[in-house]
Amino acid sequence: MIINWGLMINTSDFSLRHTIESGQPLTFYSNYSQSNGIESLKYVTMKGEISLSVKDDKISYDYAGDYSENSARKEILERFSLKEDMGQIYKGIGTDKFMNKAIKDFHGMRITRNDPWETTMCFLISQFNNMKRIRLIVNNLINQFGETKDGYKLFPTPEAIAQTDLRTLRKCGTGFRDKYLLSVAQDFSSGFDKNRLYKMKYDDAKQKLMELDGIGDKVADCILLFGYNKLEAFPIDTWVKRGVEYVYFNKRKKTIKRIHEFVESRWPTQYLGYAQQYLYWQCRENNIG
DNA sequence: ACCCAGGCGGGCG
DNA sequence: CGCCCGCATGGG
Repeated sequence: MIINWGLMINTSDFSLRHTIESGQPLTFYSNYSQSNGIESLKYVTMKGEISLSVKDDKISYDYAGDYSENSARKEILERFSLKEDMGQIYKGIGTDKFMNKAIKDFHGMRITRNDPWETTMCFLISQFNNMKRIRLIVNNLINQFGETKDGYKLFPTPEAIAQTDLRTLRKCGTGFRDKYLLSVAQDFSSGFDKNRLYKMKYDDAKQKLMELDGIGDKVADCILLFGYNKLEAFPIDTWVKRGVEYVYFNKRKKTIKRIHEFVESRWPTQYLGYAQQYLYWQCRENNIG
């Protein structure tokens, strides 16, 4: 990877590793590596390709495709939510010993901002699945349906997925999710206006998403959090559910609805997504719940 | 071989 | 509403 050390962004409270590993869209389709204290990442967007390396509180970056120095810089600042004040967020979600340990263990983990369509595909695939296989399937789809540009593959468009058939999707390893991918791709390529949801309130946008086939409570919250940056979304998967029951309800079983009510009363609405991400990753990494 | 994985839709009481 | 079931498939 060629890194232009002339282009530099100063940052703080940012861990590329924790951000990339913690089950966000970039977990599934980016290239992360590290060697002697320098972390590197390469990822493809709809405009081109971004490379960055992080050492201490400095990010160096390079770009290809339709980027300039400035637009690439903006992309990175935006993608990794680098303008968020983590101190403020930690103050809001660090309400107890469990959360404070998660904040300490994964300090600098950010919520990334991703394209809604790409986020939707990733989390449709995520259901009843594991990280490694989600990554496998997403990359199969990119290789099968992604347009080639300047030597790298773009994420498939809604049209590219909508025009294929269940059998071809199934060959990418999608399993029973093939019908969801096809149906939602057809929606996104005609009728469903993905940009409208940016302006909608959280509840309304969630309801809109859940009208689509294969999108339920959890997947909708993931799309809203990682795709629309609606930080009031709190996705509840098996880890989060068991984790909350274990930590806050003395291991007693609760319904998803009850857990939503609980977390909404415990953490600031505008930081629920961050609370979830730290709780989720702490439970996953330490096998809690 | 067996078990599990960032859930969802459908059917039932 | 809550509960239960089946579901494709690669990796441990």
